Amino acid sequence: MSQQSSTAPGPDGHGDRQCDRSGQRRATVVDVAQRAGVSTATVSRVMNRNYPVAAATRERVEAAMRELGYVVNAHARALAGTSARTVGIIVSELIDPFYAYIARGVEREATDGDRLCLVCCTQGDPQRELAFIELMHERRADAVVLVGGSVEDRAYKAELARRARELDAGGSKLVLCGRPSLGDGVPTVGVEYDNEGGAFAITDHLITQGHERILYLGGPPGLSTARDRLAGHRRALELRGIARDRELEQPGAFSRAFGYRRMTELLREGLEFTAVFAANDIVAAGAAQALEEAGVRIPLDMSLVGYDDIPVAQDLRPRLTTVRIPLEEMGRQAVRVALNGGDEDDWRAPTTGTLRLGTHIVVRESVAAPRSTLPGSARPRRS
Amino acid sequence: MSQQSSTAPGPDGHGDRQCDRSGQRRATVVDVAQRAGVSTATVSRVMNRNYPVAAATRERVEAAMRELGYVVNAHARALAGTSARTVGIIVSELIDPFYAYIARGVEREATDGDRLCLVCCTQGDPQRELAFIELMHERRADAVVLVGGSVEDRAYKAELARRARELDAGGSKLVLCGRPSLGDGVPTVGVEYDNEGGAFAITDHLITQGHERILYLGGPPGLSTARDRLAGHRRALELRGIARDRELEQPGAFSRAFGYRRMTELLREGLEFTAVFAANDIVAAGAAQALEEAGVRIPLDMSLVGYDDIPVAQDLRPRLTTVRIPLEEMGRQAVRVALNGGDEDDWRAPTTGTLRLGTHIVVRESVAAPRSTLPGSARPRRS
DNA sequence: CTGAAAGCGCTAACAA
DNA sequence: TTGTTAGCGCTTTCAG
Repeated sequence: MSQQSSTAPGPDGHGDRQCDRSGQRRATVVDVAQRAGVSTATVSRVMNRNYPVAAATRERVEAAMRELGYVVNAHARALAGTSARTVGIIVSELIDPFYAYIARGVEREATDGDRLCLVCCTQGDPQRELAFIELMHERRADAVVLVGGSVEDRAYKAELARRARELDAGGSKLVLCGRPSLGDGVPTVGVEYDNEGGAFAITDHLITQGHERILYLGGPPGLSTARDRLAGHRRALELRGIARDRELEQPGAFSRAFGYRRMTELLREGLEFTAVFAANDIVAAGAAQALEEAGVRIPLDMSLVGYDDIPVAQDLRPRLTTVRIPLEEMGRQAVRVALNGGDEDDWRAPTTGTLRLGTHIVVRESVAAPRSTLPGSARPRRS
Repeated sequence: MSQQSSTAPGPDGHGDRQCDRSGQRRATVVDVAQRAGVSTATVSRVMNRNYPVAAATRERVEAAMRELGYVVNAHARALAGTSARTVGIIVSELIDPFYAYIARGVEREATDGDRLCLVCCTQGDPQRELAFIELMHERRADAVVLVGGSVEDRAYKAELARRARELDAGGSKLVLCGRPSLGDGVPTVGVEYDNEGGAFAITDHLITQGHERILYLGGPPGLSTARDRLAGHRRALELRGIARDRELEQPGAFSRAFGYRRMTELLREGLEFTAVFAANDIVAAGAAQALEEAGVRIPLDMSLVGYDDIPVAQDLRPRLTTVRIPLEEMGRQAVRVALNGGDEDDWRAPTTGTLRLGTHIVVRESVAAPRSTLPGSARPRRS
C-alpha cells in the first residue's frame, strides 16, 4: 500500500486535474483549446482540416498541441461518429506464406486508405474465428476479412451468417477471401481465385506430358480449398478419359509433415504412379524430401507439382512447377471490395458480390515426361 | 447522381431514430436496458461479470442482448476508462519469417491476455515507423512493439524517444524487440537476443572445423542487427588469432538476391575462402544458389552457415547450420514485459528494463572441414 | 471564421 | 442487488 490509501481523486475534489502518478494527465482537446485561447470546435477543425480556419488561429492551435504533446483519442473520435478506420483480418496462421501474402495485401490496402489493421490467428479453430469476428465487430472495424478455406459445417456456417448480418446491419462488411459464399441471403462480399481451374490446368499439364497415373496428395477433405482442387484434378482426368483410381487420391493435412510421411509410406508400399500433384507447395516440399531420401529423382523418375506458388517453390531443387495465385492482390481486393461495396450513389448495390481472380500455372523444372510407361518404373530403389 | 440530391439525414429531422438504410439502428445498452426492464448499469454489470447480479435479471438481460443482436462498442468502453485491450506491433515485412515468427508470438500472447493485435508494416521506412507509433498511440494501445534492427540515425532516435515518452506518459509502453535501447533516460522496455554471442559461436564453430578464411556476407552496415553480428564474428576471429581481412567482410542487403549476386561476383573474382558466414538464412539461401550454379559443392568444397534458423534453413540441401533465435518467445516476452512493467505494487519499478534471451547454434549439414588448407581450393571450376 | 452545446455508448461512483 | 448520474474526449450542428 502506498502512503495515501484513498483511491479517490484526492481531498481537493475534482477541481485539480494536474495531479497524477505520471505527473501529467494526458492532454485533451479542452487543454489544447484553453492553451490556444479557442474553443474545442476550432481545435477539432484544425485537426481534421475539413473546415476553414484562419491561418493565425491554426498556428496557435498547432503550437499548443505540440507543446502539450497532444495525441487525439481515436476512441473518442470513433464514438463521436466517424469510422474507426480499422480493418480486421483473420487468418489461421501468420507464418504460413499463403496467409502472410494475403495479409500483406490487406495491410497495404488498409494503410493506403488510412486505416489500421487488426490481425488475429485462429490456428485453424472455427470457434476462435467466430469469436474474433465478434471482437472486431466490437471494435467497429470497417471490414472483416476472413481468409482461406473453411470447414463445411452447417451449424458453423449458420453462426457465420449471423455474424455477417450483424456486421452488415452496423454498416461493416464480412469479406470471404478464398472461401465459398454463405448463400444468397447472407450479406457478405467475396474475393476468390479460380481454385478448381488451376487444379484442372496443372493436372492437364501433367497429362499432356504423358502422365496417366497421377497421385493426388494432401488437402484436408473437409476444407473447401482442398475440395475444389481435387475437383479440378478429377475433371481434367475425366476430360482426358483417364479412369479415376481411388488409390491415387490421398488427401490429408496441408502440411510438410504429411507430404513427407504419406509419400514415404506410398513409396514403400510400391504404389505405382509417375507424377504427384501435391495439394499445395508445402505438401510438395515434404513429398520432395521423401522422394529424395528414397533415391527417386525429380523429374527424371517422378514428376512433381504443387499449388500456391509460395517462395518454397523456388527454393526446392529442382524448382517446383506449380499454380500461381494472386495472393497479395486478393488481400488488396478484399478490402477494396468491402469498402466500395457500400457506395453512397448506388443505394441498392448488391450486398453480395464476389470478385473472382484468375490463376495460372508456372512451369519450372519439376515435370518431365514419364520415364517409361511400364508400370513400376517409379519404384524407389530398395536399399 | 441519385434522385435525391440532398445528403442531409432527411426531411423528418432527427426525432425518429428507427429509420436507417439498414432499417435498424445498432442496439445500445439503453435499448437492452429498456427491453430487459433494468438500468444500463445492470446491463454493464452482466456484461462485465464484475458485480453480483441476480440470476433472473441476468437471464433477462442476456435474452434482450441476444434478441437485439447487441454488440458492445469497444470505443465507448475504452473511452469510459477501461483499457483498449490492444497491443500494436510494427514490423518491416510480414512475409519475412523472422518478423512473422515474432509477430506470431506477440499475437498469441496478446490473445492469451484477451487483447487484440494491431499490425503495421513499415517496409523498412523509419518515417512510417514513427507514423505508426503515433497511430497506435491514438488508439491507446497498451503496448507498442517495435521489431527488428533499426537505423542508427540520431534525429530518428530522438523522435523515437519522444514517442516513447508520450506513450509512457499515457501509461503505455514502447517495446524494443531485437533492437538496442534508446538510452537510460528513455522510458522503454526491451527484449533482445544474444545477437553478438550467436555470431561469435558460429564463427568459432567454423574455426574449430579448421576454417580460417571465412567470408562474412550480407547485412546492411547501418542496421543494428547486422552490426552486432559482424562484431561477434570479428571477436571470434580475434580470439583465435586470425587476422581480419577487409576483403572477407562483404556487408550488404539482408536479401536472397544480394547473397546470390555478391557470391557469384566473388567467386568469379577468385577471392579465396573456405567458408561463408551469411548474415542471415535468406542471404545464405542466395549464396547457396550461387555456389550450386558455380559447381561448388557444400560442404565439400565450401562450408556455409546462416543466422536466424527460419524454415528455409531446413529446406536447403544440404540443410543449413545456423544460429537459432527464440523468435516466437521474443514476441511473447515483448508483450509480457510491457504489460507487467507497470505493476501497481512497485511504484518506482525501473521503467527501462531489458530482457535478454539466449541464442545457440544448430548444427546441420552445411559445414565440414576445409578440403585443403592450400589457397585456391575453393575456387569454382572455370567453364 | 469561431463558439456553445448536444450527444456518441459505456462505466463507475454513489445512493437506495 | 439495482438505479441514477456524471463524465470519458471528440465531432458536429446551429448560432453568431
